[in-house]
Amino acid sequence: MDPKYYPENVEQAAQQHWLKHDSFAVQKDDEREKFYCLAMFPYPSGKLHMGHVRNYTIADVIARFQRMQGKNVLQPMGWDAFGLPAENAAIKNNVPPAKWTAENIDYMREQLQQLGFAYDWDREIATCNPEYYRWEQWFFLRLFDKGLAYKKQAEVNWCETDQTVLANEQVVDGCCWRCDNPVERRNIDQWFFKITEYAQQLLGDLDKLDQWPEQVRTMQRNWIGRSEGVDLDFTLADGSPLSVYTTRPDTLMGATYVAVAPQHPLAAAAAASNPELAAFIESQSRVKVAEADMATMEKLGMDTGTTATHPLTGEQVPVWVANFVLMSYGSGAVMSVPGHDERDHAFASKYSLPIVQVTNSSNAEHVYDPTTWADWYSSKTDVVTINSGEFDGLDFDGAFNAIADRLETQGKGKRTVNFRLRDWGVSRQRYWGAPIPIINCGSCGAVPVPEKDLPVILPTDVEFEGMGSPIKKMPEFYQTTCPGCGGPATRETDTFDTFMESSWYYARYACARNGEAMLDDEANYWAPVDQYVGGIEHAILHLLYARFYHKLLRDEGLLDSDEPFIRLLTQGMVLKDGAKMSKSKGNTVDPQALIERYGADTVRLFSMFAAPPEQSLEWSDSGVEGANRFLKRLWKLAAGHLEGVSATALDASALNDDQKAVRRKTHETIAKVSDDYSRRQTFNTAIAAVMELCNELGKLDNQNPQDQAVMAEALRAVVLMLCPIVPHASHYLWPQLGGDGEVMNAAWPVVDESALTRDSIDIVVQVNGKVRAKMSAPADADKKAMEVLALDQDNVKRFLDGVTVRKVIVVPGKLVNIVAN
RNA sequence: GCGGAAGUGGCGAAAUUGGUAUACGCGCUGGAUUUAGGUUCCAGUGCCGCAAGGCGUGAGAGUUCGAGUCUCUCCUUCCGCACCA
Repeated sequence: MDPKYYPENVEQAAQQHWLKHDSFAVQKDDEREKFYCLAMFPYPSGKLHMGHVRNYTIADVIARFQRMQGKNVLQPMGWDAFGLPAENAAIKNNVPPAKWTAENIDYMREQLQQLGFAYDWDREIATCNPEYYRWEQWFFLRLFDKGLAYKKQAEVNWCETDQTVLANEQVVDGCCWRCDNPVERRNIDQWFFKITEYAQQLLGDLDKLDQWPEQVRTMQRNWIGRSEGVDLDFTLADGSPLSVYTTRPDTLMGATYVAVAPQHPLAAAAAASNPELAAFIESQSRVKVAEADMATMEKLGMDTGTTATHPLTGEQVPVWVANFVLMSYGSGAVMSVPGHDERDHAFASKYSLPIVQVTNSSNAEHVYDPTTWADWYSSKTDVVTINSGEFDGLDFDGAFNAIADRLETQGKGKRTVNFRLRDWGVSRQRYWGAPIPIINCGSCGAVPVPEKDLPVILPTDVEFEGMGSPIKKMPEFYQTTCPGCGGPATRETDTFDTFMESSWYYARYACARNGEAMLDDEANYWAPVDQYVGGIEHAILHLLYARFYHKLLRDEGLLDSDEPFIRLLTQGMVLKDGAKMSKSKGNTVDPQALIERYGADTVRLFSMFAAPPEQSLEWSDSGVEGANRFLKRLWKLAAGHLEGVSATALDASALNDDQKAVRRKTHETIAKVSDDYSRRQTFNTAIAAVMELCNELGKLDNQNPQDQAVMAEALRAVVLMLCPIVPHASHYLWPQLGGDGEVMNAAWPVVDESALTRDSIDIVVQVNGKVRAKMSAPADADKKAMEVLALDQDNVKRFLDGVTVRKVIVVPGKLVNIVAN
């Protein structure tokens, strides 16, 4: 073979071979274990960025590794093709979103092929294709029938100037990103999915996901936010109830006022006769709909002038409007206990509202001072109620139950489990998405499009100007007749949230060409996904919606599993100069240029070597150079070995010490690399271990037949171990080194335990925890023998001079620590 | 603000179960090869110190024979927050 490495030749030959043999197409096979490996599909934004390369390399490495474990591996690819950037590009470049998207897909598909990913392209899907979204529309109608999809008013960011709804990312400092005019909140009719009905399942089933990163499960738990509390009623002057939810009924006796959201009906009622309050509420409508913005703005409030009756004391407490109360959580009103809630305390201090202490610490050092906040004020443990009349002297649970019981007895409250999770709003007032299959009729209301009329196809031949969705101005699209009464009616012109498409695509890949049904038996064969790989930024929304959708599909009888993704790997971001690579920062690296210069294998190798997959990856041009250098060295090593090779079988009993050492290193490396690939998924350390082995091999004499036999075994193991990462180079080297068949179908190397044995091991000797000597001890030395050997080391003796040995700690196989003073 | 994570040489990182801190790679220094540049190969490379030795994993405390790893407090950076995908 040529000792020089020409990646372009090697890679083209391998890719053509795979293409010709349709190497990655898979079918249902009951003889073998299935393995479904999936990376989050890309938004076709134009061309691949390094984040894509990293994502898809990680997944491809896992897929190819599993293939070498003998499994029937499915790895599909497709396009999350609907979304806002296509509309922006349409305005900017005057090109219809459909055309722009299709061109991007074609270019990016070509790039993925150049990277040598083992995809079954026969299953490719693009979500903007009616053959895909028709099933989403169909499923929406099933949910509509079940009452799981419903319509209600919800707030959006509205730009009056552009007469359009803005996404949160399109609102910059409270203003429209295009025209810079202030944005206001507006209530409009929107479709929702009752994800809250599945809140408990979504929470409970997290316990089954033991192969998900713990932090993702924690984030989802917190997002769902289950809490146990009490719904209780204050009473308004007209006798009507003002309902609040609290998780701290134990502090009810300390509630000195009630705060309602600016959007609360009570606030609007009070504002009718109070222009100042009306102005305050109006000013609060300028904050964008994002929770982060609401939480970080200055906490402001205003008295409504009305009061409410406390359910237990009967006292009148003022009702305030507060901008930090969320209309979307609970009832949009909260009881305020400034004595024991930090935010209420700050608010009460600011507006001179009364602060009453109702629990006291058992810690004598804790002194309550209403003028300053201390963390123990909100403690649920080691506190006892005071100033609470008949409820005095109780701990948290005691007070919770006594007060909850009293409220329930009097019909003024009820124990309630509440979730922070809100229903999923699926309507978008945008063009480039799947049309919502509903017809609005003046007399029948919202009527589903009959199944026979699906799909409702999104017109793609449109003029795009940016002022709202083009289909909202297309009578030929929206004018229709009501399927119920036959009268004139209009189609829904809103489209679905793009999370809709990405919530079930993993299942559709399994039966991508089925024109008769959304999912079928093949979907049930492949689902759930065994390994899912994607960015940590999807830890909550996408993954929660997909879990929800999976349960909806299950309950519709389309799938028989509870969860969509068995094992999850959340990959870190690709950074350059410490910041996320992005066009706006101008610090992007184009993978295309790297592929052309170094070849796909070098790019893949660097992506996997530079950092463990879950961590962020710092880009380094010289690091890419280093990865390329390693492949060149490997090439030279293999070529050098082949020059002197003579066909000799390895005779393990005939090896000299050097040969034994190399062979031990080979098998130690196989053991480590196998563990790194499967259990740890730390491909960087797997590569480091292979590099270390190659460094050793470079030092081995290649003179006698047993040298060559040891070397041949090691090089074949190296190529097998690197195959998932650098499949093209491995594809070429494997037959050169005498391997049978194609390396990607070869069996993963097996550790020969007998090669791992050693006669002696290196032991560290410490005196008082500091290393003072290193010694060689027989592998089977017992604790006493190790202690005797350690105490006999010259440098150890030196440090023990004049002191007394108090204790000797022996860790077999590792170290001896002598404690002396 | 709330929720989640991370912080180790000049740089990317390793140390998997509390047991030799810095494997592997980059960079740098010196040398060899080369007409030269590049490539390739060899040696060295945490800091202080002539050495013995001492110091060293964001800061500070604690537990332990022993802490990068466990506990607490603090600082910094990053991710998500429901209409970006």
